[in-house]
Amino acid sequence: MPNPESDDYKFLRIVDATTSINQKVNLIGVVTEAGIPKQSKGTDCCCTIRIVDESNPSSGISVNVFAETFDKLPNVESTGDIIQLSHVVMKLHGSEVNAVFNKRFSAFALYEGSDFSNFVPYQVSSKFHAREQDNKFIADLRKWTITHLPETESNGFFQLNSIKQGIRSNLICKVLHICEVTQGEWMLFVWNGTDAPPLDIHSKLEEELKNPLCLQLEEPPLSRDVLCSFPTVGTVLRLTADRCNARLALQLLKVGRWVQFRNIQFEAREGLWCGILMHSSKFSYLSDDNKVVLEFQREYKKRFKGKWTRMPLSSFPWPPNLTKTEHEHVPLVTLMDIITYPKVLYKYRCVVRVVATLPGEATNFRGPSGIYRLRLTLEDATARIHACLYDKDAEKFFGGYPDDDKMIKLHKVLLGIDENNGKARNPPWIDCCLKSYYVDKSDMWGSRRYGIFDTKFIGLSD
DNA sequence: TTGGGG
Repeated sequence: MPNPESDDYKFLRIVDATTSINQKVNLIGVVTEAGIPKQSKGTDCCCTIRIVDESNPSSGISVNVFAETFDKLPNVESTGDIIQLSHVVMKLHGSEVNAVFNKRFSAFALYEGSDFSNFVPYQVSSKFHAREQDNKFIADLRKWTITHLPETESNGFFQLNSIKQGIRSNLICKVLHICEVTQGEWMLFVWNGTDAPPLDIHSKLEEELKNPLCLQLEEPPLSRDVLCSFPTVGTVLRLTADRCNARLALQLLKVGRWVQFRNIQFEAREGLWCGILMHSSKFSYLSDDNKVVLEFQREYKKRFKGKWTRMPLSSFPWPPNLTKTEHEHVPLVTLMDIITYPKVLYKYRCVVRVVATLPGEATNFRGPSGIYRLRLTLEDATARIHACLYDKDAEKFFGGYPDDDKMIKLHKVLLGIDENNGKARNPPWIDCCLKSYYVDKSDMWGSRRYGIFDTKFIGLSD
């Protein structure tokens, strides 16, 4: 029986714990963030979580937890939840003090942060023993949390529009999907309703046949079923952990939850945005009624208010007048709308960029018989697709059969090729009509293709 | 033991 008078009963305030180096202490605190669970260099799994209390409400201390398996690590449901830690050892690391959870003698229990009537922990470690007296501390901490838990940092740039290459930043997003891309390496698909900005394209057009610009970063591509579960507006950002090590337990993240990531590196891969989880990246789950989460959802809903609101945010207010379609009354859709449209055969209008052509040389757009046959790689903020531009549709697009000089010029404008800017191109947004169709009646979805039609290029002044 | 960081 624990004796209420003994030291074993006491919880130390975090400030007091930081002066108890190398001592075993009991702590109770509010979880503000967690590191991604990892395999340790030894035989264990580990994760670091940060906790605060009334005595240290801003920085708090980090707790390093070790366990034999991932599911024995504390799996914090939401930022603001309460963790009770027994027999953790305070360790000095540089000038910082951490608490170390040792699986041989430490114990933890996790409680919901906001349900004031619930004193049953939702996760406990094997050595945890519940005590009647703990409830008072949990209740007090909950009361304190209402007024003192730091707000979600809304001043950081969480909008995808402001991400920059090579810069680390924070991101608030919803986890849509997680999949294993190569053995032990997981990819996260996240979204917050905003568009990532368009990137320069560096692929070599003359190598488009042998080494085509990819349509997505994951291999194999996601199934149609998974794609159909994604929102069709706003960028679905791919996040990987390949920079730190492939053993990160990314698959433990909860699909469907809003998360705040800290210290994510953003990079361009194949002209597509990729978020990279670093060793020092942290995350915390946000509740669905979190202020910032609700703000993202409000902003997202606004994107559907008008007829043209599915246009990429970065082409605002209107794409440059390079093309003209014969269906200007038709509302715009995104490429994800097209990919996930429930019918194989349909017609659409969208605003896209031409990021590659096959053939890569404008002088080869027509086959030996003189008929146009091109494949364009199109992208918007939501996806990339291949679209054909054949025969009569191409004749309409190019305004007949321009000579080589004119076609080369046209190609450069269409792909945003700037001779002065080395190999990179920055394709402009164009307005175009697309149709979806099939080439094999026995496998209509499997052989679904896209083609440009009823669109005319008018971007050359002469 | 491990980790905490780049």
